[in-house]
Amino acid sequence: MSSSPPTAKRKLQPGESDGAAEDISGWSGCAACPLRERGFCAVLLQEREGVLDLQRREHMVRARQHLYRAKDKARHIAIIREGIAFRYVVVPDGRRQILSFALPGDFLSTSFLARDTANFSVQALTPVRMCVFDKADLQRFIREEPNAIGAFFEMCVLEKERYEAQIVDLGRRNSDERIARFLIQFATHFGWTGEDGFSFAFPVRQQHMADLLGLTQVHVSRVVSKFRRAGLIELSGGLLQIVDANGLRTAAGVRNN
Amino acid sequence: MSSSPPTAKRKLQPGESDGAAEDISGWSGCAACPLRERGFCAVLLQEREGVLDLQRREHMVRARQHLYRAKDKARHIAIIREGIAFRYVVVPDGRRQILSFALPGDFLSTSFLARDTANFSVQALTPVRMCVFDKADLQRFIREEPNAIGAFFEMCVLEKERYEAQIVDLGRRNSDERIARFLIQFATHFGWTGEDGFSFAFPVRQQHMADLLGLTQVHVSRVVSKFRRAGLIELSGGLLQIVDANGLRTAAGVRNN
DNA sequence: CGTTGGCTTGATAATCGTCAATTTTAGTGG
DNA sequence: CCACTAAAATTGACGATTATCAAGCCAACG
Repeated sequence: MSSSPPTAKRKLQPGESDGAAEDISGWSGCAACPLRERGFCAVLLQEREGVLDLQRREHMVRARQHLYRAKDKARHIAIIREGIAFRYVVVPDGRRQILSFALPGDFLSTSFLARDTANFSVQALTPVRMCVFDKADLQRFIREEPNAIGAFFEMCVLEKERYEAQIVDLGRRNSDERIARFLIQFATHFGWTGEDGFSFAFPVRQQHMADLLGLTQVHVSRVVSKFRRAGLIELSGGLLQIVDANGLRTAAGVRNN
Repeated sequence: MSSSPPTAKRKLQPGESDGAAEDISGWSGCAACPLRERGFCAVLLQEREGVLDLQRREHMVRARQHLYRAKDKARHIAIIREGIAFRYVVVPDGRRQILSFALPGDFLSTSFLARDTANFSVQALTPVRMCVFDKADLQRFIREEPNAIGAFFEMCVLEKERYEAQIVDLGRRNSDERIARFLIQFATHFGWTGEDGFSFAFPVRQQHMADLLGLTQVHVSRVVSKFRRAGLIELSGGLLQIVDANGLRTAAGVRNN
């Protein structure tokens, strides 16, 4: 009856089970924060028209450390200031699925506002600097500032829409399309506006792409190599360059022209 | 460069492009509604401690009719009272992906509270009776009743969690597991508590399962037949019976005992 | 300079899709 | 109630996509 799994089983990588983040440094303030104007922080600042009086701290975690472990009780709510993290779940037999990436300005999930725990874990992909609020504190803030909840609701809906897109990718697009679309999305998030030659830091490993897109690392390697040989992208040394934007869009299944 | 699609292309079925729902009948009230005590309606009733004074109507739509079409401006917000609908997306080359089912008590997406439009369409799978609120009306209600928004936020988070589970299924589970898990979920939603022999109305076609689970109808047929031959389920005449619960759970990749 | 993590590549195989024919089931009108 | 028709499901043969296994390469780094 049971057939073998369709996707790669992953062994735990060394260093992967690092403890939770605990490197707490001082608070450097919002004034210098590049996120001041964006996302949730913008809402906060807007609400109070000036300085925020929420309790907060700044954490710094190394790459591969966990920001949160599935089923743990979350006492804090964090927002990413610098770096990249990812939310993932591991199925019983060891296969890993990445749900989404958390990029600067992203919440470590709006879910924690309504839930004490989550089914996914969160791990730093690069070193991550984050801003941590006490959960009870933030909930009080929300009660006092009726407009804030709207902002959270908005964020929640946005996460949901991202998931919807990902479900369509996983269910109905082949590996070429998934990978090309991921690269495009990622580049777009980092300021790409569609032109040829755009180049940016790309710390994502093939294993991450595989686990996000429901593929194996080996297959991702083949497709990336194919894209490279076809002159669509250049990818080495942690730098990704979009060489042929139209070509990449075509590979992604987007109709150009 | 481009390879052929991984999944079935679907031709539009006859009758599938029916117009939007317009069969408006009178309002039969909340008193007799089986959903009175559950989900959003419970929240509404709790808020006002008695009768709701929101404008509303009752719509009845036939199977295969659309409750909403992607990109349309949504003026209403609906809650399903009876029947089953599904949210889906069609990718440019005709492949369809079902995002989720909407069952009695479910909202026709919390997204519409924050958005005018959605990227998915919603279609009735069976005849659907739904309760329709005017969007502006409901938004006013939310502003006046500060606790209501919390309930919506909660629902939004719940939808998100369902999507997370589905992403894991699509990315990291094989067809047997996906189908078995879907059957289990569905049965559970309709009152199954895990015992052998549970039987219930199952109006879902193989094409729906295929489009939900990222498979083809043909492959779903094979797996369902296999389950049947293995004595796990009985499925015919729109009735599904769970014959061997443990066997089905095993097929789903859940460790028994 | 050996070790480690990440990537590449080849050979082979499993899963799942495609195509097409056929049967079964459900629905409709006489 | 039967005949007819459309929809849905089944089945077989075949093929494509993607996984698995395994070996080797490369660059970073202590």
